[in-house]
Amino acid sequence: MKVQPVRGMRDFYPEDMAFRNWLFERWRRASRRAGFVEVDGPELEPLELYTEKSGPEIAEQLYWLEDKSRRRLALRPEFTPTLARMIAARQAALPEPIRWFNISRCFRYERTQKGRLREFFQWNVDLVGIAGEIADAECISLAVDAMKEVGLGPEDVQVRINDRRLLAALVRHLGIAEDRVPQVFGILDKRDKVPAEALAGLLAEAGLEAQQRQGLERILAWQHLEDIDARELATPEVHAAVEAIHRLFALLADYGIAEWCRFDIGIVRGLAYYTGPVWEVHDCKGELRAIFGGGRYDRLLGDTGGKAMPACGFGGSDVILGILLGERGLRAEPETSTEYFVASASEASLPQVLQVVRHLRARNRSTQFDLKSGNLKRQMKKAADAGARFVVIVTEEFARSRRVTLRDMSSGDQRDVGLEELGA
RNA sequence: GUGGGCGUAGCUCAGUUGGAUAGAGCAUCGGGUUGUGGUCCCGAGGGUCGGGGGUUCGAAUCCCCUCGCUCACCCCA
Repeated sequence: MKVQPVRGMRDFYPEDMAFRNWLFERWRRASRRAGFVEVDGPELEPLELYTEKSGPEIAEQLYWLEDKSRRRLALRPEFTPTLARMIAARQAALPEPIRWFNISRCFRYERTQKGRLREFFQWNVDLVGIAGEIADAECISLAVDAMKEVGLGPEDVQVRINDRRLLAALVRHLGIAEDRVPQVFGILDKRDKVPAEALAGLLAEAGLEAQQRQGLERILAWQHLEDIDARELATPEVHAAVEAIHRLFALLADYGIAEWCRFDIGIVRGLAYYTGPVWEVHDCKGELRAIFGGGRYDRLLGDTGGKAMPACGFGGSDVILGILLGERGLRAEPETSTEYFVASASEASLPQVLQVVRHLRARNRSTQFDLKSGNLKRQMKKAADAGARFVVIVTEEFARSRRVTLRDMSSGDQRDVGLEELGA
């Protein structure tokens, strides 16, 4: 019987696993370099953890199931609610600021397509307890560091930064009704994704007054912070939001990553819990969906039953980054292979081979030998296929002399060595 | 949820207007006379042509249904 794998779930063959480990290692390295510590939680959470705050319609996109006691459980779609729960449970004892990162296996019940599977790994970074822009800058700096770590530069990827407070202020400045806001945000979000005509069409359909539409057109044309119109700046609320963005960019310059970052009024992000700066890392060609995304969510922890605490962070999945790195030929080399391959020159010397193997393994050397006991030629080929750096050839001499032949596979040089020298 | 594309060996694909035991390259395994790898040569295994039904003397090929994959839209924490 041939059993089909579950849609959107992933098999990791050795080469896939090699890439996954390579990537995770770099995420961990960058996180720790910035002083973040790793945490994790369960992959299964009560369904309500996700539906209570976001409404029941979110269940459409959740991978959920009923257990034997008819409890409704969700495979986690993201880590942040778990994080909020964990922080709330230990709040009094946690030293602030809390700097946690996590690499979680997440699930979403979605229609699969390029860069979107039902199972993925998400790197999640959160910095809790700091209200100032310095915390946002710290997170963005870490995201940039991770990009460097995997071999990408500012010509490959860019951090596009906006602020929810600016968006909110602009909406109020234009006098746009509350019920139009989702539509307006949708148009802003489409700015770089659809052609200008289509954007104009969307604007026309949005049911806005002429003045509001003109204002929005002007805003959509902003490319830099300096482009922000004096008419908008005259509003104190807008002015304050812009000042905050300036402060953030000044810090990013101090972090030495100004060339990686730019203002983008089109960054909205869907998640309702963002309250301040929001940002996404995109490939410069704009071919792929966001690689990382994050922002400030100062109300989430209080809303989740804990003490209200300022917080910001970001997340990003292995899928998009994997596609990008694959396209740029930046995929990982295979797992570091076997160091030593112990070969026997004569058929009957398995006990001697095992003696050498045990010796090397006891010295923590990655060692293998031919389990199918072929001739020496075959063993040499196996050793080469396994990527062994050295082949140890055991002859009948070994029983008497305790000496073996050590062959360096890259140079082809051979020499006789005593067993004690091996693997030292 | 809507729409497009595609299903032939583990992978990438050929397969002529429907015609005989369905092919190639790569990969895998074995061999090239019992002591040295990455090259080369020879050979083998592996496919109910996604599945079911229909048309036909005859279907990988034509028709219908179905399953799966994929891409875009929607959504996107």
